Amino acid sequence: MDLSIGEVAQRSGLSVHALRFYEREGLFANPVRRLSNGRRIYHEEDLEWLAICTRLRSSGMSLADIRQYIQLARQGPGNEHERLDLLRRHQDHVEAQVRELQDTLDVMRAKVRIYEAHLARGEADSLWNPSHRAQSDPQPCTPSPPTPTPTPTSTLAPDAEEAS
Amino acid sequence: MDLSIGEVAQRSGLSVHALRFYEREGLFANPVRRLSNGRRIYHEEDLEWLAICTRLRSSGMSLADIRQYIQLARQGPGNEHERLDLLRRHQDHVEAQVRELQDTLDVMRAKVRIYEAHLARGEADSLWNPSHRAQSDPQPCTPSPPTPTPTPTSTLAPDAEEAS
DNA sequence: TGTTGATCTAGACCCGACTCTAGGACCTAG
DNA sequence: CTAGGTCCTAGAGTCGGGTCTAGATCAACA
Repeated sequence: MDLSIGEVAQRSGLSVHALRFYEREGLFANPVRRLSNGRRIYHEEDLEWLAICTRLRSSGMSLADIRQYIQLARQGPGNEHERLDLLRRHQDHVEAQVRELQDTLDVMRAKVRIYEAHLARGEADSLWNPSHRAQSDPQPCTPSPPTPTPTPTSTLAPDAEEAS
Repeated sequence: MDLSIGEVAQRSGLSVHALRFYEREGLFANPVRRLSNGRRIYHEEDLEWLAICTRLRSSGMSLADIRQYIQLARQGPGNEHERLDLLRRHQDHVEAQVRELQDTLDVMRAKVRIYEAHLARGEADSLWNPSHRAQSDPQPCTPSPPTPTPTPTSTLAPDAEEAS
């Protein structure tokens, strides 16, 4: 039932270095015990906590905030309000992140569609394949059109979304 | 129509330092021009590109990848496939991120619910308010129950989701 | 005519989160 | 008995992404 640091590293996906580092940083739920020879011993519960921990990390919680949470938890009952606040703050944070990512995805999908449409036509199309970089040399992107005609998008930046 | 670095900083939300840094790193769509006295001048299109740029950053694209993208774009037409690939790779990346964040949110919402239920009852409840840290001193979390009865969750870690 | 205030350059510094190194201990197998 | 593998500590190094400093230039204002 006892796990060595190597086993924990394997099963958690963290490096042994990172595990020692996390311990130094006070990120373990319960203080890591040692064998008489000084070697660390871990248990299943540590793995479970590490799993949450890495979830929190990968959702952008800083080690400092994780430490704070775990310190509250270590103090035992009585501070559940604080823990809840911490969790909720991070939850809001993650929700905001998701919303922003969704927005970004919308933008990127639009851009990808433009490129795709362009390439689909482009191979047989005079407009874009002229192997030498053509007309608008110094600004391959951007709205301000070199020719003031409503050109069919320049497929880079904050550009026209209207063409097909 | 010309913008100073200070104005751009204000309007983009980036610091003047960051703007100069971005320029050094080759992240501008078109090379930043200078006034005769050496001061940088920017234009609306730079702001628009910076807006995309910060979107890409905040969705986790590295400055290196942004540089690569903008370098392709600067080369003019002919490499749309590469740009599209870059975009699509990042898109996949962001979609994966969103999925992971959603999972994390599920976990966190569950946890928050547990805390809430706990606190709602807790104030009048014998189980949790005993101001001194009670029974399970060194492990305030985790499943392995101090008492082997199916206790009503310990509100921290990868713990029972079943209680109400 | 100073004194702000914005800008410039080069380069040092910082922070978070690891990652790695050196030097040593210990265990087990051959 | 020694070679290999895992572990230990303290502390240095790395990397990304900025941030800040010093010292200089310039423009505008009172």
